[in-house]
Amino acid sequence: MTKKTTLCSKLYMPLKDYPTFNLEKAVCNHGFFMMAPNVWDPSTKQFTRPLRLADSVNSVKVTISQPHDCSLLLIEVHGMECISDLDKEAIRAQVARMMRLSPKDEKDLQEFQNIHPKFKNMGFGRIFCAPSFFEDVVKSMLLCFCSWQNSLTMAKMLCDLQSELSNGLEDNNSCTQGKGLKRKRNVPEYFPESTAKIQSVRNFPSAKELAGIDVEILKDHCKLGLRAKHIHEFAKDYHRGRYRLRNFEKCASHEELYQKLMKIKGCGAYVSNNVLMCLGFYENVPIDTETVRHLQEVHGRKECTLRNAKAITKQIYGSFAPFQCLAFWFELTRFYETKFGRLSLLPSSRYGIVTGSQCGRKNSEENE
DNA sequence: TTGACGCGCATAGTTAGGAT
DNA sequence: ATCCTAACTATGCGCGTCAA
Repeated sequence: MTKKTTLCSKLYMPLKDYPTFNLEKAVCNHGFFMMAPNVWDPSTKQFTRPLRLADSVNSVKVTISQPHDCSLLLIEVHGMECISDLDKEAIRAQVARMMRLSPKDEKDLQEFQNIHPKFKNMGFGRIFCAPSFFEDVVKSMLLCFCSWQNSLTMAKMLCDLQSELSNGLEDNNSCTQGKGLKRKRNVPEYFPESTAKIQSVRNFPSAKELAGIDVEILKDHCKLGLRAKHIHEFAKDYHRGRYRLRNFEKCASHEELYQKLMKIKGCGAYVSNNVLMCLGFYENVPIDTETVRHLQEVHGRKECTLRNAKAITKQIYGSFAPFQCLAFWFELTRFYETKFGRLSLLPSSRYGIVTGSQCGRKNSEENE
């Protein structure tokens, strides 16, 4: 039994093509790293979360660390004694996506850091994102209509739901509450020898998993409110293959991509621009009340509102083109860190407080 | 005085439809 | 084609009421 819990395989990712890569900086620069199922350990500087295997059905928990010589990333895959080459490839691809380890990302990083020495000195330029396009879109949708704390809670509940789905909801009366959960348990069809030993882990749900359940369950179980309908529709379309990333990447420009994203229900300007940032297109700054607050507070643009924020961001960040978004995010991250300390050292219990609006509220109270 | 409760308002981003 | 605005809906907060 003890042998089962200590099962662990090790993978390595060479970093010779990414000489300035720093795991702590690559992860702790965007609120998404605080969202379940991501776990950052400030004491060990290790990042842990489940990733999908090549079958896209089963998940394994992995812990990523960067040994002191910095020349590679160590990926520890828990609960697996041996891993097929396809699974290794799938895991590495997801890690590369999250950490921005691609020739295109590296080229962007260097161009961005050449704009101003401060970006290079701070090691800033890689925006952490999800291991899949689907998770990026859904998490961006979770940012709407609610507080940051609520977004964190919804992500956590989606992961709880995924855990129950992977354990077979049809057997779980506590969560069905008579609502007729009909989802069939996924039966692994690939690599039976490698998946046989996989223990259930609590991952972010896949499009297939969300498409297979009733929207009301999604709404009630995860407290998604009106987002449930949009996320469910997106999951169904995604599962049908409507949003294959290859199709998106064929777009000639970020503007074309933006128009495609805007056609997704529940995906407005803010969500679309946030997703574009995750996809490595940095020209449009996502504008929400937090952006407005930042422009008012940090840039002294008191006249800034949601209506004129787009024009103001063009004035302020235009000179950073095509990396306006990175420049904005750099400022925002620094603002948070002056308020709350280094994000990479923040205990997870305090993640919910990381918003500028709460700073503003606190400051205004202090000023009164 | 305190706590529970309910109501109304403000807030948030997206959507849809009308105006320019 | 673009801009503007009301409606939508979940959530949080403030306030008033009532009972203990």
